[in-house]
Amino acid sequence: MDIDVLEKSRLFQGLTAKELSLCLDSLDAKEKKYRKEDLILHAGDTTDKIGMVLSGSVTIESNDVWGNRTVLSHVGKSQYFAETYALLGEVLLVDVRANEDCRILFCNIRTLLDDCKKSSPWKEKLLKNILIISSQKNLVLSGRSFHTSPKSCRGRLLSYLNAIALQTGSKEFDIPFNRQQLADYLNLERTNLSKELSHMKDEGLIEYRKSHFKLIREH
Amino acid sequence: MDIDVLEKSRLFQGLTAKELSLCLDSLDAKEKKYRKEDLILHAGDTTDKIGMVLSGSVTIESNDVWGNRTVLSHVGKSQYFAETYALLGEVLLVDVRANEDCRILFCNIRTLLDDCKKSSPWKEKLLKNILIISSQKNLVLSGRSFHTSPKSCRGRLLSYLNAIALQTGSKEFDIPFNRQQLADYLNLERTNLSKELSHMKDEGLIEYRKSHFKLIREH
DNA sequence: ATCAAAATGTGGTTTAAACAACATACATAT
DNA sequence: ATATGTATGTTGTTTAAACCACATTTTGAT
Repeated sequence: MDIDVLEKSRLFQGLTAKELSLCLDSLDAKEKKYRKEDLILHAGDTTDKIGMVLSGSVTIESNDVWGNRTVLSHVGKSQYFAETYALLGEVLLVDVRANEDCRILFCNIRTLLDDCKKSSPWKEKLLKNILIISSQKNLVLSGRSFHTSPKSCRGRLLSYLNAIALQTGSKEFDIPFNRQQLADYLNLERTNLSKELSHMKDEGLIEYRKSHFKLIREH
Repeated sequence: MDIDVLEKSRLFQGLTAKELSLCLDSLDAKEKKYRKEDLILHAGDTTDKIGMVLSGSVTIESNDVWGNRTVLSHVGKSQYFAETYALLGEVLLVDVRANEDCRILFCNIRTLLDDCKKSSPWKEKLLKNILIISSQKNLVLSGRSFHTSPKSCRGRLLSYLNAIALQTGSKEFDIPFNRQQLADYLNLERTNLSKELSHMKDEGLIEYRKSHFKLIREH
């Protein structure tokens, strides 16, 4: 197994080599190989295991009752999937499929939440690491949910730009998206986004050039 | 302080009375009182403390640079706010305001993630509890993000209904919303939702009456 | 059973987003 | 400097959601 990769991963970081070994053993860590297009996890199932992509990549898909398929996200090397489902034992709402030939490390993290007399240093470290992973995902999700709640193009832009201003602590900043990416992030169509941005510029709400923005608070 | 409430709360549950006492001490737990309309936390600040509502309620609001206010959610008795921001030390993107006179318990949970030689039983239990809280929120958020991603009314309905079918393991189920609530959840307008549901019924995709639905997979 | 109130559904109009086709600006390689 | 490709912006058309007014159904109280 790719011990060096694991030591640097967000899941296992901070563990000594010895702790890592104990931990992998205790979590019943198993590596599995998949061929491109293989179904790795199936919607409707439950799982106790977090999946970590050791090589290759997987896609998270939704396939509904009426036969519509939507690709929701890609998970690449040293990233995770199914961590929330595994912890809570909830039914998977998505399929996980091999996007290319890949190797996946499965670790049973559900047992981490069990009552257990003896505590160990690796356990506490691992709990912290998972908590950080979960919280970060939370932040990303709530941000997006927040910015896509307004129904109008302008509302979403205002929400997003305002958040970045708060995060950077400045009314002037660069955003990490180009127009297409921003449109995708806000669930908008690119040309409408451009349209709305120029209107907002015309009205003196903002100034921008490429990905550099300046918010103008009138008084 | 309301020890009996705390013992039953999701944050502290499973801790013995003695552990709880140690824990509150170690987390520097402090109760504060607020008057209706008081600003409790301010967007742009950072905090190390999770807030637990002991009595009354608070609102989570967004107030942007241009003066628009949006109420995002209510947090009632024995519910939490700011837990993710506190853990990660991230800048708050929202204001928290007293919706009525209230008492809030603040606990410094950021220190939980610090490296620390000595581990204690309460610490591990607390980490588990917070991880569960965080994961559950994650599940809620990712579900909503998922169902509001499609741009069309029908797309959102299909996504939502399909998810419930997976969760319940059946093509026939009751949903926990009335029409208005479902519309709010999916970021749609109620009458459009009704319209779309009837169309879907006409096309033989679904059957429903009130909050009872049946999905029909054609073949 | 009758009435009032709430929830749900329907039709028509308005509005704004999606879409399409194209123009302009910008970056890069030759 | 020119050509090529990519990112961004503009204009016009189509489409569907929001909105409004009201009809129908359901619920619950008397």
